[in-house]
Amino acid sequence: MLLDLVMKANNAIQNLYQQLHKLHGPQGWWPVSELGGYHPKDFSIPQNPKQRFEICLGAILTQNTSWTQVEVAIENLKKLSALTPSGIKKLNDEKLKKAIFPSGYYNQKAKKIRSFLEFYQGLNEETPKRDDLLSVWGIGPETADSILLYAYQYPSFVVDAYTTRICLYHKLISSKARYHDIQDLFQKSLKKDWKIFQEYHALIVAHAKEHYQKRPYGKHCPLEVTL
DNA sequence: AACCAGGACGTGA
DNA sequence: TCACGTCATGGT
Repeated sequence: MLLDLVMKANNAIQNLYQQLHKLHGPQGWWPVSELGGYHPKDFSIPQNPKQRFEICLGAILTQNTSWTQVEVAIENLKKLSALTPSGIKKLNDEKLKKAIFPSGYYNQKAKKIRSFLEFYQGLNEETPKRDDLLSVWGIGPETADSILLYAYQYPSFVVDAYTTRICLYHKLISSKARYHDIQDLFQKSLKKDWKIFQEYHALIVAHAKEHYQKRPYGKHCPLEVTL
């Protein structure tokens, strides 16, 4: 029966979380510079508006880019006192692009940061609506969900390329599953708990870095997934 | 020397 | 809606 298969998929998603946590331990996303990066078992982040804004910036800067390069870009911005909305606004395009240069796509990302800035300054610290985030130029579904989940502790599950890759390998989704389909699978399988959503996505990334980066994807993957 | 990285947008079917 | 091409530096 179809309902039976759905239930098994939900169980598989829950079971997968337990396996990942046992394999990799607590992750402590999103890394924040003030805390020296990751902060396992500390769910008090962001602790202030400055950290919240840094997470938003990082979410944009890490688009299709490894985090180590984003760290350099963020450090550059920090040296320019540009980890705040007003700080960035004072930078001209040349300085902004030079600062974020190491994270790649610096022309596009400078534009994305500026467009997000306009949106962010109109917020007044309240949690933005997902659709409003998506209407900002440069903010797609993954970036919107990363901002909601990690900057605002709002339970919106983040689906990235790794998530899709792992789910495909273990046949939890079809090859034509879209962002919303995959997000739905996780959100319907789990308690609507932002802490679990945060850890789960971080665990997926940690695991994927070991077994789902180079082809063939899933080689030596120790996960046991049964439908 | 390809391929990938914690994607998103623009364009023409 | 879908399939591509483009954006870009840096590590493996």
